[in-house]
Amino acid sequence: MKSDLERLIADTLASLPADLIPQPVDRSWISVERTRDAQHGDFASNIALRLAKAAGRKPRELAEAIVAALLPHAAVLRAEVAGAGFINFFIAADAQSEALRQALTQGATYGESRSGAGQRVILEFVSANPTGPLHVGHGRQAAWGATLANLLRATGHAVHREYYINDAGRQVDILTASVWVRYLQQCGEAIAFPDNGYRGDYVQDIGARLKGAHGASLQRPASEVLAGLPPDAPAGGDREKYVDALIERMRALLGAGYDTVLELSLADMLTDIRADLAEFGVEFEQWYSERSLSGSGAIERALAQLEAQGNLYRKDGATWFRASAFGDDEDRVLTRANGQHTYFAPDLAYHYDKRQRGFEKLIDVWGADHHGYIPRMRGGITALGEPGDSLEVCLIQFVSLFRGAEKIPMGKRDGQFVTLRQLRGEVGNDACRLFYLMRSHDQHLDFDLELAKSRNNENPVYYIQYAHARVCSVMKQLQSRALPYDDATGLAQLPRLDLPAEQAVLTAISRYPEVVEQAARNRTPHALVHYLRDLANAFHSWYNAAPFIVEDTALRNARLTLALGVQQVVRNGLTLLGVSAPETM
RNA sequence: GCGCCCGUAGCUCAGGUGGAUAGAGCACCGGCCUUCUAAGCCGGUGGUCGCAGGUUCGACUCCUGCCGGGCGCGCCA
Repeated sequence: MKSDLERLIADTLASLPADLIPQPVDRSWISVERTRDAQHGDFASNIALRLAKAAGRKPRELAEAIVAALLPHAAVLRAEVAGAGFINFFIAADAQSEALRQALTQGATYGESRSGAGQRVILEFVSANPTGPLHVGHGRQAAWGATLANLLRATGHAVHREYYINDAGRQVDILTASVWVRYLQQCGEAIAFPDNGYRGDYVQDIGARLKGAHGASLQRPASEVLAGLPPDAPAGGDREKYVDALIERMRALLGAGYDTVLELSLADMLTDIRADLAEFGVEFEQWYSERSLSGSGAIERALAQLEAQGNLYRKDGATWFRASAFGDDEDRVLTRANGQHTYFAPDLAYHYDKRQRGFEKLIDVWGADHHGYIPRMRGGITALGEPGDSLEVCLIQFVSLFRGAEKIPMGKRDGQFVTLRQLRGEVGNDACRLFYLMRSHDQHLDFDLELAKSRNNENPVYYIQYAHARVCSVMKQLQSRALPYDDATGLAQLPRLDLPAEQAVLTAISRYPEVVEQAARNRTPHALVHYLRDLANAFHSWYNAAPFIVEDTALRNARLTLALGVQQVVRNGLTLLGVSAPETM
């Protein structure tokens, strides 16, 4: 409807004399938006205000001329000038109910569009290190990324969801050493846990599984393990140096056994993460291993290309990328003096690989603390000959947990963080996903566990679900009274829906495709949550204002048709959010 | 010090590429169940949109400078 009206205005403007309107009018100047107030009609355009200066006339005068010359359109009941020079459009009732017709005939696909058709998007999200269970911050990224993927699909994009597994590098070695120390402790060895190790209980669990699978075959005397190691932090030493030395010692003592510990630890963590996300309704087309990049030579190829272009240089024994020549604040190390790659090297090769796989748009969902990493990655992609704007990074702000007014401390150092699994277990998947998605991604999120758990009217989750359940309940009631519902009659009788509350519901239903479109385009899943609340509100108001199951067969069918339309749209919207639409509550 | 994000009602937050009297939930006050689920509805109280300038016919929205909060500035990831 919006684009119909914009076209109508464009055609009308073109028909006006050039001495009134400077021709041609830039199409992007013409925009139609929903009105806030029903008194202002259904849609409004500010075109007269925008053209006033160029035309050298008063906005209202221009608006009058445009309205007078307005070409006829079946959906437009009337247009009038208001305020400073707005043109308000009143839509014919028949056109208003067209959206409801579509909602019912299209069913689960109502709201979908083709605006992103042909665009191949790879959406990388979560990609948490497999060195510990997912925490509540990852949960927000998971819910947000999954919903953005749904929105992009709904608007025609070809979306590939991917999780990048950081299964190479030092963090994995530290996990391996942590597991081994726990295992040795469980074997009875007197060995202190490294200060820089992963302290969570899950490490104990993996150590126990290691013991179960390999018995004492990986056990070494504490004296051999510790002999000659530098002091750890508690003894006045350096925790980084100590853990690195411990890893080296472990390699020396275990040989191939090192990889046994590493593989088991990694597999355990990934199994846990995959299951956690799957239970949360978050799926990926592909889990992409960082290690596979070195195996395939992709990192070396990317480095060679940068080298050939003169964008690499050596300094202090390390290999640097001239990031400062591509918009970053300073140059960045790709290969350390010890010969090992930094995190950046494989990650850049990975993003280059995404382009090589044919994706036009690379959307990354990152925690807000990684914002400083963006210029580096974009610079690297640009240097490799790919368009810098093919990379789009969505930063997700942090989550704070509250129990009522009390903030829950999240100490990362001692592994005392709340896991996503704990959160889901306490508040449930539905509340969890909706609460995660209620706020804008660039807004810090205060997540109140008490509120999310509450089964009363304070909890916004139920408000939306209740609208769906209410319609189901009405249909059941109809059945129990042995009354038929006839959709053909209902659709034919839609003009009977003339109550203000009914018009409000019709309008809300017709807005849905626009909301999906906009939420996808602006990367604002939270807009869909707010819309669904509005739709539920319009429905609940109507429900209280008029009975649906009435004697008048024509009116009854018309009302039930509208109610079923609400049910369909609520279900479609909740599905995009990954929230269930229960039939009873 | 530099960079990114945020600052809107008592609390938590919405406010299309600038547009009409700044909205919602919760909290608070007052109404509505012999009728389809009251997890609901209706009405009311509540605002210098952090502060100060600037651009504009018009600024919560754009620009500059401050103030306050969060995050980041590794040969960590």
